[in-house]
Amino acid sequence: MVLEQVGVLLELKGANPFRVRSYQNASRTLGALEEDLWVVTSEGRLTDVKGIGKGIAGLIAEALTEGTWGEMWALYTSVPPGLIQMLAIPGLGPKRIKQFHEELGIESIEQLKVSAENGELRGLSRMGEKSEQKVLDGIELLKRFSGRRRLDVGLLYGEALEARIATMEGVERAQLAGSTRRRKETIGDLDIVAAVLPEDVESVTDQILTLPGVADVKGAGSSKVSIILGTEFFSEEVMESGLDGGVLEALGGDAYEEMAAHTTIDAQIRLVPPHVFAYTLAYFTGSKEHNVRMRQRSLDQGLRLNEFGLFPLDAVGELKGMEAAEFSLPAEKESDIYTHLGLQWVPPELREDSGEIEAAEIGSLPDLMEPSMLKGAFHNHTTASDGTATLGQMAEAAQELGWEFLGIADHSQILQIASGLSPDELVSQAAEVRALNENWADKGVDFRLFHGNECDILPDGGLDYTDEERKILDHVVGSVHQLPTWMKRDEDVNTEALIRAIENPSLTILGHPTGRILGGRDGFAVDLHAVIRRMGELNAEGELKVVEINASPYRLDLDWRYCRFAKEQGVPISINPDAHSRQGLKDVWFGAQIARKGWLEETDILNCRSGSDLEQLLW
DNA sequence: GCCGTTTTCGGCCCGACTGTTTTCAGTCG
Repeated sequence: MVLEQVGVLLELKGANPFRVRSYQNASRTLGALEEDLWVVTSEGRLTDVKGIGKGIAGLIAEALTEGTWGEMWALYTSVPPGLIQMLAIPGLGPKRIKQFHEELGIESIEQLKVSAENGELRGLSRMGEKSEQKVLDGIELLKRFSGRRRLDVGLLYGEALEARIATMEGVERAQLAGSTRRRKETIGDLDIVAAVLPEDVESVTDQILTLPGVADVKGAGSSKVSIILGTEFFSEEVMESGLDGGVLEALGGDAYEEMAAHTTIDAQIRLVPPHVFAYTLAYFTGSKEHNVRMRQRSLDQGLRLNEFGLFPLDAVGELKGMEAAEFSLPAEKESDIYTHLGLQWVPPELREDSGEIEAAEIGSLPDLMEPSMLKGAFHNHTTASDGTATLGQMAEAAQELGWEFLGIADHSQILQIASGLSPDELVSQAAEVRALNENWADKGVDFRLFHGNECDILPDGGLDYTDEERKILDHVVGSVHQLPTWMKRDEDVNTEALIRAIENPSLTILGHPTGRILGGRDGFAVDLHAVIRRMGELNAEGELKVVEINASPYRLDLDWRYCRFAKEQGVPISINPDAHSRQGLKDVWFGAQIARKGWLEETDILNCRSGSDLEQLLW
């Protein structure tokens, strides 16, 4: 979003921070806008959107109608792009970068590095040797891990660390907070909140700092410990004793091996007295935006909310922080806080200020689906294409999970690199499926295979195989694989092609809709709102068009931000592991987390339906 | 720049930590 960029540029210019935030808020709000921006603008309803006033509305209108950005263009050209890159350096913010630029003429990370190495930074006001070293460390850090880590990595480290700290001498309880608890698809660092009596803080801090695998200590105060965890954190012993079994299972061995090879992750542990634990947990679970709303709501009720409690303003007066804690309304658990504020408890996944507070106010939060409600999945591979397990082995693994069905979707013929099936192979696979199904039916086993295929969506929106060849299938998962072509093209062209694909009567499920790989590549440009809207229209006409949440932790595509829109448009979701092995089936757990984050309930998920229901639908 | 049922100005969430300072600025979450 361009407005986000404008906010960043203004920040570097040293603009009023509240003005900066206005642009960032506006960017976020419009990003979540489900209506067409052009329609809203042309009908003059832009200023009805909360957070959009005359200024920003005018800017957007100008951009859409005239194609110009007015004075903002000058802003773009006046800030060197290197300055924006410098913002990614941990520990460096807009003020420092502005200072370096104005006083030393530094315009890039490379120049900054040279200046720091030459000791030129320490001469600036409020800069010293340590700050200079911090800049160098920050640059090094940025190079080592560019950005965020996947949710599965965060959970692996986070739950293990949580378990280690929870069992320490002097710790009453400990819980993972932050974006990991909110199940964001990627996470920046780990936040753990621990309830510790004041007299035990020192010993607990020592225990944390001497944990195996603590690669570095970034800071240790009386209430907060910041560390960097290295891979040594996972000795065998820790793996066995520390990690929640469900997650370890869901993660599988491969993920662990990758992590063991090379990952570090920042972690912050907050140590607070037991009676404020719930407040601190809520606070550090975030999101920031959710917290801002919660604080605002508190103020409206004459209360002040922070990580230590919820205080009547007239009772605490000028008291700050822990000193005020004894005046706080009591909260044993998080739900008490929400109750104090007249709200339903909001599940952490929903705390993104995307309508959850309004819903909690009138008691209409969704009844979120659970991973255990899944009765199967539709997009899975076998040795017939690029999987590592046979049809029979995959079916067996699905039965072991307690599933009632398994959908097979090997690659289609055009994807030679993944051993896509020829039309003949498709026919023989169908026979194999039929034989297995008949066998289970004879034995009275409540399990069946659905014979599908992950059919390539060709660049023009056509599907692999002929219409006739596809008729043999129970379901077709349509997926884009020729990424280079789609990445190069305009959004309009891609959108048109995807719509053509979903209009094909044989397509049932749209697979990994954007092709993104988290931490790897962005997806191709596409107007998913338009695609999903069209799917909803087709469903209203009696067809079955379903969009996939690809549950591989490397993808998590459909993005959770589109889930509610799909639901509103009458488009069911299928949570698919895209499994290439028996173990891979368990990835559905991650897809379920994303579905929850997208406000989805049991009835919104196709693969929460029973095997016999789905027979009616697909056979 | 946005916002308003004590409204059109004066607020805008709030505290910890660090490193630089003799009281605070910058960054982070």
